[in-house]
Amino acid sequence: MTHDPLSSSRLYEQMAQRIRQRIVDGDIKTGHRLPNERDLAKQYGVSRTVVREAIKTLKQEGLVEVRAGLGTFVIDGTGEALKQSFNLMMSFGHDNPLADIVEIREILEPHIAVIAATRATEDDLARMQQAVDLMEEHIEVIEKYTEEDHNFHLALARATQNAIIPRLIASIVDLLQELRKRIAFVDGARERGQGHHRNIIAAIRNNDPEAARAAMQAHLEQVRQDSGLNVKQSEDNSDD
Amino acid sequence: MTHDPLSSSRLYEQMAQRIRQRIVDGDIKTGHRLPNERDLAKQYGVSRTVVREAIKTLKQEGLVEVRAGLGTFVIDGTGEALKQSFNLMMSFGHDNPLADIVEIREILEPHIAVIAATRATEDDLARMQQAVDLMEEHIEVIEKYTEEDHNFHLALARATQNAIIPRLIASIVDLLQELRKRIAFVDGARERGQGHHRNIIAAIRNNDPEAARAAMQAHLEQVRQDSGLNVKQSEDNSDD
DNA sequence: GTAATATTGTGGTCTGACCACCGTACCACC
DNA sequence: GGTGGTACGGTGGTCAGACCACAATATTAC
Repeated sequence: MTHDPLSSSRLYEQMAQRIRQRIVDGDIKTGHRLPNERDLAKQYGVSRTVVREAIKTLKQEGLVEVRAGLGTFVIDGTGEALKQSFNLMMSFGHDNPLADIVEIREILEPHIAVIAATRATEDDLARMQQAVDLMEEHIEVIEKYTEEDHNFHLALARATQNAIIPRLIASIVDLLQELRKRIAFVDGARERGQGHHRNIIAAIRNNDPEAARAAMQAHLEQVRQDSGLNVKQSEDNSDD
Repeated sequence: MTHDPLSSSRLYEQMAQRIRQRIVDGDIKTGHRLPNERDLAKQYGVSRTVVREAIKTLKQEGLVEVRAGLGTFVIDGTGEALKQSFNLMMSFGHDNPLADIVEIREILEPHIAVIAATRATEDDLARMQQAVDLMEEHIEVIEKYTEEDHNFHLALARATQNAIIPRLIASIVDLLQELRKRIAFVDGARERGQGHHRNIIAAIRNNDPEAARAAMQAHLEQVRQDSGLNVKQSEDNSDD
């Protein structure tokens, strides 16, 4: 139904499109530098203004990196751009995004654990283990602890071998940062969390998807309790 | 470890950040118009160039829509932006995002069905039913059929009463459009799909989460088969 | 009343200047 | 020889003010 009608008459969009094409087609490869803005303007017969606005677009898309004094370079930042997109989408205009985000997390993470249990590599396990070890080491240093908590969930997401999931999780966890800090102050929460983390790793190491799912669910359930959120839907709860 | 060195001295980035904040915070609401570029420049004490480049950024993020001759308006295009991000990532010759996206869908949708079964309102059910009815009516008109298929999944997502999920699903399902069209040509696929759609609605109407999950899983399984994708993980397959 | 036409306000583009930053080449000094 | 400072050239960043293109609205002509 919706067509892009013609080329929108905006020069900077056409310009962006043409450069984008050159990048996607591999005409200009990752790491290489674009001609400088003045030259580009001449080449395409437009003003530097147009070139600059086109480049802003590409920058936002994660296709180029602009470095003052050096030039504009082609990069593969599309993944990072995707993550930012997730972030924005989730933080845009709701009154209470927290509950919605938590819910999405509770959908994703148990299943992530399941998948990880069938696909995690030794490296993945090592990354998870390292995060847990560091949490243990700094269990009194809340800032460090929460940082490694983040890393743990990221490593788990990465173990799915799905490139998109880690970015999604990164955004989600990012937005839950305050929540996580709040939880970290609850008495005994960190110790309980560590127990769950270990259970999750163990289940994944044993390639036991169902155990991994259960461990993750238990973990999230505990998070809910410690954070004082209510359970919206009918779900069974287990004790911890 | 990685430090953001100071705030990037680039004015247009600071500018974008400030406006973005105002939008996300709801200071300027969806549909409303931003001050014109000349005024913004005055207000922030910068040149119009800076303002324009900042707006380009926001536009790319899906936060504003720029209409020549009219002004710049706040919109919620973050979902659309996300979709574009996916698209670019795919064009950039990444791994195989399509498979990754399908996998995410297969994580989300069954659980969405579960939640919908506990929270769907009459309106939600009506929307789903209408989509299915229209699919039935236009079962020979592939374009119309796939459009309503999309609407069905959207209505289902909406029934979760979670504001983020529909946007996420919209982005994902949109990307699968070609896939969906390919499937629509498979003999009998549409009829089989309709059967599943009805099962899903029935389960939700009965507030039966497990039946909803099962129906959705069956649906997605069929989609996989009709689309000729391989099942990455250990799953059984049935004949049709 | 309706249709053609001016007005107004907005984003789009242009020009050309100058500023700020970065790497390098060069030079002076140790 | 090496170390540090300094000047230079190239690049993106910002500025100012002008004019163009477009859309809605007000005005005018019929």
